Amino acid sequence: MSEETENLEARKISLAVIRRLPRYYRFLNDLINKGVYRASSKELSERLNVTASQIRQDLNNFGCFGQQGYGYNVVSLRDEIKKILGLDRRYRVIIIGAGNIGKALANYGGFDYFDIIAAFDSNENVIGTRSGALIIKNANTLEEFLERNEIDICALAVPKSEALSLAKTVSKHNVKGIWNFSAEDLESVEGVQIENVHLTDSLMTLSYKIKYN
Amino acid sequence: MSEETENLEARKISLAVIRRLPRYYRFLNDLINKGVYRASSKELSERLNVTASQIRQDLNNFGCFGQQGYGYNVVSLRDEIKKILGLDRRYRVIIIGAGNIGKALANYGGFDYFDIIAAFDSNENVIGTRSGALIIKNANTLEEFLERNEIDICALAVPKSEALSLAKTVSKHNVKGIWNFSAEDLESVEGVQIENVHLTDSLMTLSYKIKYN
DNA sequence: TAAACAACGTTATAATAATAACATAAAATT
DNA sequence: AATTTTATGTTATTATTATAACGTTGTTTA
Repeated sequence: MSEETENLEARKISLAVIRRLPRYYRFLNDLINKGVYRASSKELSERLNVTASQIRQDLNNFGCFGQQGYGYNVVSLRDEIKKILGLDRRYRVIIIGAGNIGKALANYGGFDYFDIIAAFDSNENVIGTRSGALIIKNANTLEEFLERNEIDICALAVPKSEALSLAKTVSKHNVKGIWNFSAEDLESVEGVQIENVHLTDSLMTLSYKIKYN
Repeated sequence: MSEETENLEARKISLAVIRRLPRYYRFLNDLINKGVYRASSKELSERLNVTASQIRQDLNNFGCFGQQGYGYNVVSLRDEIKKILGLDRRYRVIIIGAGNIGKALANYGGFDYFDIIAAFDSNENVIGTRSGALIIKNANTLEEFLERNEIDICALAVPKSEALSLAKTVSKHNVKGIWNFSAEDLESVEGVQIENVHLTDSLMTLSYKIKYN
């Protein structure tokens, strides 16, 4: 076991830290595109609206990526974060549910490290139609497909009532993560990591903010 | 000023609390649909995977909705949360950017209190096409439209490069909230509330979870 | 109607997260 | 080359958040 892995297991890094990393990652990519070579935690903090202290502490959870008196090399810091987030490999993704959200995901081409391999639906009117580069497959062929193809992530964009049952189904076939857009909250299905995306929740949060702020 | 409002202003309620409310709200609606009349914080906590203590504390930020020895009346608690979230009115929403996400939002009919009034894009190939019940309007008519129609919320689904400029534009026309799907982080544009939804961020978080958990 | 119970609202405590402080080491300047 | 400056990694402190404890009040049951 590497020293790094050991550290990660020793003290569990909080999800709040992890959720900031993609933002850092995006911002560092922006800097690279602008031709910026180096940046101090103070410079980063000003543009990102977080404290320099927090940036340094977040990063030091994973290693010493900076240099005293100099700051951070933007490219190498970006690459470190990329590795931490697991973006040093590609992921095979399928979409289950080819409604509005499912189709939007299928058409969207901007997921850099995530290859969308197939999409499934149970609606006869949708099966066989094209969405982006994909022909929507019949949902009753899903399990067979999962047996023949190693899939890392399922994007679940189905009605609430079907979500849990489908999550259990895919978890049986070695799927490692579920990106859940359904209105059902999924938590800790047998060995599968879950990331819930509740669009309506964020809209309700927005209406709260509008009301009181 | 009502007593309730006074309390809200006295001690600012944390966003973490607010973000749990939509989940409570959804769950209470489920219970109502199942014909459940009453529920204790303990019962709620078991299904929601949070502590009963947290539920009681969250709710007591806004008032005393329960009754000792009895628990909470599910319907009236749901209605209180609905009010807190600002869902006791309707919101007029427009979509800016009719790409994949914008179209998905336009087609989606499930936003109970949010009426999607119009959608805009600058792409000649998209302007004039139908998306759900809407004909996509030319983005160069946006400001004129905002002057003539009172819009509460803009769903921003445009490329990163256009996001900030558009946010500033709409903020000039009395828009109260921006539901931001673009890859640009928007924070505190002049008097407008922002809710950022970064789909790729949540996907990266998922890949982190897959790597380490 | 009285006793037993349930479950709230609230206060106290513990755990976690964010910020500030600082010693050290590299870089820049004179 | 010596001095000053910069900015890290880390430790200490503060602030925030979540959990637990508990007294009180209303409900249920006998």
